[in-house]
Amino acid sequence: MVMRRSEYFIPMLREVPSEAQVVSHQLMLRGGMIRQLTSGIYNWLPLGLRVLRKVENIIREEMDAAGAHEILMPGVQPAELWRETGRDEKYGAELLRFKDRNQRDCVLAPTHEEVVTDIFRKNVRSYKELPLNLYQIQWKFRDEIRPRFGLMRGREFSMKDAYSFDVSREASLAAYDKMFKAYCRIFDRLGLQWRAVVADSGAIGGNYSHEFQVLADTGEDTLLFDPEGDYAVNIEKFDAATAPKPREKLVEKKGIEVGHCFHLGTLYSEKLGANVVLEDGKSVPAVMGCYGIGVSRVVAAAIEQCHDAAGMMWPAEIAPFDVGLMTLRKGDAACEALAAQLYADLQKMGKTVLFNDRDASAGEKFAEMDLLGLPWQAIVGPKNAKEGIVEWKNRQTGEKLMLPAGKVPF
RNA sequence: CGGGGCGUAGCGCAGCCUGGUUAGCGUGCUUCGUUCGGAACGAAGAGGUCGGAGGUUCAAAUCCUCUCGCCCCGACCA
Repeated sequence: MVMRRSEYFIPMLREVPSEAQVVSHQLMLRGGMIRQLTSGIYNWLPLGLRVLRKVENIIREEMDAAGAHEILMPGVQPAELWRETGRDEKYGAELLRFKDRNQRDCVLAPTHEEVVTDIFRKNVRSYKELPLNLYQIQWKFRDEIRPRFGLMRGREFSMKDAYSFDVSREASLAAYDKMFKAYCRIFDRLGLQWRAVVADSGAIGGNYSHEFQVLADTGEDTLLFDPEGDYAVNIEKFDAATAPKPREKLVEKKGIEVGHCFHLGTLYSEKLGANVVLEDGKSVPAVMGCYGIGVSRVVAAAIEQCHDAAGMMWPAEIAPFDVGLMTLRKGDAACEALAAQLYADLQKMGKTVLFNDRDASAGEKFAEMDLLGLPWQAIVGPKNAKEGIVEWKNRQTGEKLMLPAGKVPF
């Protein structure tokens, strides 16, 4: 996949729009990745969408590998279903309600426990069909009191939500562990620094609620963790819980919550009558767990963690393109020829390339590429081009390599 | 919802207090020329219902009323 900058839709901005406060928001706006439509609601432009899709795909692969099955549930749901669980009232104004043409009460889904449990109760009868884990990647709508910080707290956001169904508490906790491990793989693959923190160890017993936090100085949550062990906790929960470690021995860092694993028990299955028949003929409510990842938030969190004064610095796995190719002198025969060759070579190698072929000054192209933050820049200058040399710059380290055409540093 | 701020060209802003020709500046955009390794230079252009409605006035971006939208702080939250 190779894309010419001149033919692509990347409406970049030189200046920071006044509406953007946080760095991820500013850079995504400046890099032409997103545009705000209205408060807390965004358009995803091609470059931003590429990152979103990459994050989705990593999640999808690991969820599939963990035995979960992808489904897709509707955003528009009957309010009736929400009355069954009592969340119609509980959710309050954050739940967007409206009526269809027949005056039926509808809601725009802020989450999908009700619907997935409805699928279960209508389609699963026997313990033989369990364990079952259904997940989707879908846009949620929560009418936040105050949306802010760009993608970090929007009203409409993409979420991967998985729901496990099991015959017993033991089986459900095993499912939880499986998801927990899948989450660890997901966040490792995303190329981000992260911690799983204990979110609540109360009523359920054991640690069966974890938040997954991407570490970033700009994060809103404060985490405490043991530098020598696995223990990590959100400072909000620290005082409430009996801590296994004294405060002084724990390190404090800021984080952005991007995932949450939660053991639900039979809360929803009982209310909605989602039962399975066991071997002995008795019927019991399914034991559930739910597992969310804020997909669109991950994109913003990655920028909050990985950026410098010049712009974004994408981890390789989720970068919108692998390479930013640029010629420093448009019209120079040697440059054009070498760039064309590179362009073809990289394509053959299966690398994705954004070719900045605009007729702009060298400085402007450097600045643009630094802002977009692709992992590698392939720089074709007039002098080096004559000798068939390409300069490779690593965006994260700043390291520069001079390599003959045909060789790539990664 | 309470408190604060802001809506003037794609983006960033001045002008408003103290009403008065064709509403400016920077940047971006278009065209031409010169440049060509860190957001080049010169020249010529295009681009505006001054958020909207009503009012005051000979005259409103500017004053008054209402209204819509966006941002920030707080409560709340993935």
